[in-house]
Amino acid sequence: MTKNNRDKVAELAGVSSATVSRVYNNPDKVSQPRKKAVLDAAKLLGYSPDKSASALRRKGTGQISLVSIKKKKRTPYWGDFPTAKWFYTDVLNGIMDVVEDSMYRLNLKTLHSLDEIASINWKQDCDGAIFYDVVEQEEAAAVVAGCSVPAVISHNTSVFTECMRCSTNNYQGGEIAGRHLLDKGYEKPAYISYLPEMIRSNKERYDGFQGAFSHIEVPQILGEPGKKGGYEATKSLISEIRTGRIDALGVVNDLTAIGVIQCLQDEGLKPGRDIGLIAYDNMPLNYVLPFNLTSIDLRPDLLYREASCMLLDLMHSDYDSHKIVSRIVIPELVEGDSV
Amino acid sequence: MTKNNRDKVAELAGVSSATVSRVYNNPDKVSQPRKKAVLDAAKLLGYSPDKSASALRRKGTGQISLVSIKKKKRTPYWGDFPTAKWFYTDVLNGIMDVVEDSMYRLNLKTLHSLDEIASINWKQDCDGAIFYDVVEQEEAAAVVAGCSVPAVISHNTSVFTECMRCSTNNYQGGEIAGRHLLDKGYEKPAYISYLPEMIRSNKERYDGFQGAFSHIEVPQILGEPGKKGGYEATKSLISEIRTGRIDALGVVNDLTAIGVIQCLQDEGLKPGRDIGLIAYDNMPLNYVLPFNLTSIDLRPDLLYREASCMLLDLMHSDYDSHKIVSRIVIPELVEGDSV
DNA sequence: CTGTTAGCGCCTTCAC
DNA sequence: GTGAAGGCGCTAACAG
Repeated sequence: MTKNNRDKVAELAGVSSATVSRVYNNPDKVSQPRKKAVLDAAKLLGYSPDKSASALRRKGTGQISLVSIKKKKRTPYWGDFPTAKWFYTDVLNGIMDVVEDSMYRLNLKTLHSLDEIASINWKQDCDGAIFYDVVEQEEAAAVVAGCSVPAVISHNTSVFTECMRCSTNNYQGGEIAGRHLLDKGYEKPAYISYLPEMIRSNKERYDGFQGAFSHIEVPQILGEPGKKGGYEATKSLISEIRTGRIDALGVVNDLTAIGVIQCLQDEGLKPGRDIGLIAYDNMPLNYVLPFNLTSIDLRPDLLYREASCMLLDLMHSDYDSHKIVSRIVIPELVEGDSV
Repeated sequence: MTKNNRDKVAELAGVSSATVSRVYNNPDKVSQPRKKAVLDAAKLLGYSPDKSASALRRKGTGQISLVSIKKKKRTPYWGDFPTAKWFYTDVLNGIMDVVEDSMYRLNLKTLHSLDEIASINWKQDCDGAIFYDVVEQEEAAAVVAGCSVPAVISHNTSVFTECMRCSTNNYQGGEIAGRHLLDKGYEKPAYISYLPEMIRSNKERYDGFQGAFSHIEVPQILGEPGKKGGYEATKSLISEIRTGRIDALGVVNDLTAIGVIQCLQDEGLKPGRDIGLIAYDNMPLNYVLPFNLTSIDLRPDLLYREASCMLLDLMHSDYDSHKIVSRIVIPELVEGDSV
């Protein structure tokens, strides 16, 4: 039997069709035995609720939007490297996992400016939204002010108190990196970063790293964003590395680490042998490098899976009475051979 | 007025609601003046048909699936490099462009084996499907046999005659690469590749490249897939490069080019200065490299935009009477400074 | 907790 | 070429 028919399920389970519906939308309001009966019948008949009909009746769109905001101001973060593309597939997988067996569907949306948030008729497009890669206060504020459907923002959003959010924890990530170096016997690290006052996550990563080395002060070398900064920062440390006054480098992200690696290479120094090296973001660079870079993975899949769950909760509850909720996903160490 | 109400539009246009509906679904069956009246009224009222209701009534799902097949057998193609991730965002953008203003919505689906194609109840999930990154005959055949909704396969599919497909043209891409070298004054190239008998696209790329150099025979150096193969192949050519008997290298893809580049670097040879170098796929490696690699971009966005259009056509027509259609998207040269 | 009932907005015969 | 009318599968009151 292939045909989706709720009434057949109801009949087989010996309940009314409304109860079948409840099992999918308000499972808490159905007694255990009936719920089981319905679920069994549904499985037997290969039934699953029709999302279009559900959306129609509910007077919603049946859609959840994943919203990306294109922003020129991001240049300082990554240079012109399209980092977002690497994450995106993981992000989608995480979201799909949970959206797939909800009554909703995923829909992808790209905004070209923050102003668009206010001018869109959200209710017409979707019943809820996840905002991708929100970093700045300004962005969070625009969402709160302009998005008229339930929304959760992700993923560098731990400090935005005024809205629902799901974040990575850059401090912990930095700490994990530092602790890993310690575990491996490194004791005199330096940290290479940029714009910590402007880019909060960079500051947090350093703070965490420093936190792991609580007994000493970790020097932070600042340069310009990206590989050029990494190269020059490393260059300035070469003599200290050679003399053993620095035995390891923490780097704020993989992209910057590329410059670090190029410099080390130019100097004939090999990560993992001559110096410990740990970076952040776990970009798929290992194939390109002559060794495997140890890095911190912020787990975009888990992050957005969590965000999706939050959103679904939010959409299910009364939206007006939204008490702000925040969830955190802890980053993970990915071991290579550079430490 | 925000509320979508077809009857209001009908009233304003002085027609029945059925006519409004026809304007969106069978525009040919409505007379010009009335059609215009409806469209004007719709614009004025901000009306657009409700996709959920439409899908419900039509007894379809209102969904178009983008299907990715996870395949372990792909290892020879890319090693363990997650190339797919790179393309995916472009692919999605291309598809979204066209799906967005259709009556359908996009839905992402991942299969873990070819067998799944036959066991899925397609009609329950979607009204049409695009199969992502189909390369092997076996895959194409599985789609034809097992997918019960209209489907188009993409993007290395030019030779699969039994189903709807939208392909890149690897031969032309190779030719473009070769011609570019010629234009720049290179005359004695070699080509670095692997498994041309197993991986059709690799063979086609070489054939095209050779085609551009019709007056000479381009030596093809074969090795193992990926950077190791690239490294070793280049190594074997070093003396010929040094003596000027080879003045340029065509490489089957960027990933392999990484090995080539590492070897050249180890030998103190600089692409663009000591030798011409052109690769394929336009992966975002430039940031990682100390120069900009000239490469061929197969334009995944255009490719899948085309595929989407084809699918929509297919879904609109009578599916049984499907005469096979095939479309081709020509790759593009992306100039760096390695040539 | 559970069943009954009234549409949600649209597409599609079927008449005209 | 056009209008009238039924019903797609579901959810949200409401009444028990």
